[in-house]
Amino acid sequence: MLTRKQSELLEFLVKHSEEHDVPPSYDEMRDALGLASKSGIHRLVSGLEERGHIRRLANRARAIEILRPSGAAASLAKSVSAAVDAVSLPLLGRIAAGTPIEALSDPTNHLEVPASMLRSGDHFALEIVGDSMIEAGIMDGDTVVIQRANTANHGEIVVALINKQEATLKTLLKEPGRIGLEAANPKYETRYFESDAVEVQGKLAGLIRKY
Amino acid sequence: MLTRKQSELLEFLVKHSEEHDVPPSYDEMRDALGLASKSGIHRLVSGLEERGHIRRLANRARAIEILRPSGAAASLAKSVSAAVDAVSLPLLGRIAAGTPIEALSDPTNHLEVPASMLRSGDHFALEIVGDSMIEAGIMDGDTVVIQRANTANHGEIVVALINKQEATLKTLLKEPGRIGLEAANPKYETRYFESDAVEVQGKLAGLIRKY
DNA sequence: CTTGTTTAGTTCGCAATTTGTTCTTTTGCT
DNA sequence: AGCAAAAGAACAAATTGCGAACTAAACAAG
Repeated sequence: MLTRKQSELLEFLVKHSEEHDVPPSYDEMRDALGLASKSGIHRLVSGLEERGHIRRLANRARAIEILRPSGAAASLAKSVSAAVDAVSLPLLGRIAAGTPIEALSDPTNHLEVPASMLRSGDHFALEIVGDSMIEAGIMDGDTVVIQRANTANHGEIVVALINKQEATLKTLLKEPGRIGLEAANPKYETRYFESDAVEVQGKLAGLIRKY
Repeated sequence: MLTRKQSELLEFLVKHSEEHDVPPSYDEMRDALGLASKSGIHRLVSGLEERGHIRRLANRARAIEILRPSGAAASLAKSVSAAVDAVSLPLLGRIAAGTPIEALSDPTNHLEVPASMLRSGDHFALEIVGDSMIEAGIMDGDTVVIQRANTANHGEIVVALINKQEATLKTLLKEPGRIGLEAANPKYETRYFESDAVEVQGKLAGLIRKY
């Protein structure tokens, strides 16, 4: 799946991420692979990104995230983080219709969720307050697992931030020129906003309820 | 994924949140990083926010929440909460109103559930078919975690075996001389049986849904 | 309730440095 | 020669640092 050079670079990235806090710069990668120019690094990094092994923020310094180590590098990374099949997610707060996320008093609050519930990328958990999504089977007191995301498709249930202050869990309706947020409860009307006013913070990935 | 300075600041934020209750002010961050102006802090904080490591309320004092520690900070936080015990429960089959539990073809089917969802004793998991408990927020396709039990109290949601052949998930109604099984859906009527005819197999302990 | 003060966060301009990107040229190989 | 990989150079952009002025929120006093 990878060329020799790409594999070499990926291995270095994994090693580096274990030894240092920050990803290496192109120059450091160049030195590590014994090259004299970083233009080659640029192509290798692009290749790794294309093949889905890393994720990158364009035009940002040291903004490389390893998604999928492979080969020799994989066994190394596994031993660090894969012993368990459950992940501990931060429980960021409560979310309800009409109010911002209320931070929990205890910042160390965590929730264990089965790894199979997670998708790619970053996740967090929120506790549901209120009945605005009751017809979607999301009840007061439930805990939802959210995949952090900046965008979502029409019809997905998302955590949306309205006018940078009000956060709600709603079904996203993408319409020409505007965005709708639809509750799953006839008591609440669908609200529409200008596209700019609605920021997607994440998509609903799972739900956990304890009786 | 972070630059050196960003990583340095994040590490300080994590350390600070462990030692104090409140997040640091910009001036405290400035001192911690040995800077002379706090405008730099503002940019670093923005960077951390952009990269999804913290969440922030604009124009609020000390309103920084750590979402995702990383690097050295991460290993610190991980060690606190990573002895995550998840338990693998057997997924025995599907359960629906009106039909016996249908054994799944794959007997090795298992589901990872967070240990916090379990009570004492033996547990197993079932997949829900149908809409008979929809008003209790239990939807078609959900997976429920059942605590094995022979008895249950009035009002609890149980897996009940009727006349030794039909298994359903219903709310248990204990009445003098008879037992009622009530669905959470107006479409279905509550059914009553002689006490002997209903065997409790377990109580609802949790619910897991994947989107 | 309004006013003023304090505290904390935000924005702007400037400069030095680091880093990423793009392009052309060179090298090594068949 | 023809091709691919590497080197090199030039450029654009991000990062970092500093200081000053500004805005917003919290608080106390009148």
